[in-house]
Amino acid sequence: MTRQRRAVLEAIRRGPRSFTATELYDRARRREPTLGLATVYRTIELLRRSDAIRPLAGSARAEYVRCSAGHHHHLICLSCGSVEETDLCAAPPAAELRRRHGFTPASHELDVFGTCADCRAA
Amino acid sequence: MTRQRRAVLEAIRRGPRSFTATELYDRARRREPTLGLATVYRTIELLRRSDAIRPLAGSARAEYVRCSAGHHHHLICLSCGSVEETDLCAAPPAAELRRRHGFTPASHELDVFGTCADCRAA
DNA sequence: CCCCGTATTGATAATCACTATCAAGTAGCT
DNA sequence: AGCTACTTGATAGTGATTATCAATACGGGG
Repeated sequence: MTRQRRAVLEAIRRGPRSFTATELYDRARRREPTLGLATVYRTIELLRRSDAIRPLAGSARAEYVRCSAGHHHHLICLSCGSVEETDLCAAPPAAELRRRHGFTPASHELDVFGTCADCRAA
Repeated sequence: MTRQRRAVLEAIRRGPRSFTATELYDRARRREPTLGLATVYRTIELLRRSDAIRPLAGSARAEYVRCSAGHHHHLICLSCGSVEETDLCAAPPAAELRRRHGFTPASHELDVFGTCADCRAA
């Protein structure tokens, strides 16, 4: 655990739930001005492997989402881009996938797009 | 509808369900040798907007999937990378999302990862 | 069938995001 | 403090995508 990694982790923890590598670099550099971009990418890779962050599907640019532990899905606001977690989960039952497609599911990813509470209020 | 676009559409129709921009370029150029790479990207963008293709989540981001009309989801084989469509659909009910998160769903995307019939047989 | 305004094209350069490289620095154990 | 292995930062390199712009093709009206 180095100074640099701490700075990146801190930037993720304090910032918005979703972010790009470059945003992270800019933010973490405020506390750790000598931080290199390569280190940010290396740290992102480490976190991705440990499921602490997840690449955000559907977005055009390479974006990541800070994730809490455990199975969950994402609610993505089409209006403001915010990402919220939900533990509500739905997936086709394994038996049905097997029967209809001969497919054996191992995991799934579900993203729901819509309007968040804040944007609806506004 | 130009010669070039026809060539790209044909390349998508005849090829495997999932493809990258460069693969498409190579394939379409066999019928239309003067085709430019920029045109391929432009055509991809048009098709994406009309929901004829969809960027493939989970992959390293440069891949697209040919999609048939209508609501469906994707079964992605972790072993061979093939993509199959299914009309089996599951998503958290709108009422529950509203109640628990104040979130109004508009659409969703579900990808199931696992092992396809062929790979299981082998 | 030809003309013409408009949309499309291809080549090239420019811009990104990301990865590889490598010498120098640091963490963490002893 | 000393040692070793891992980490870092700067830079260059790679590959994908986008911007630019003059030349070209499309297709409706005459």
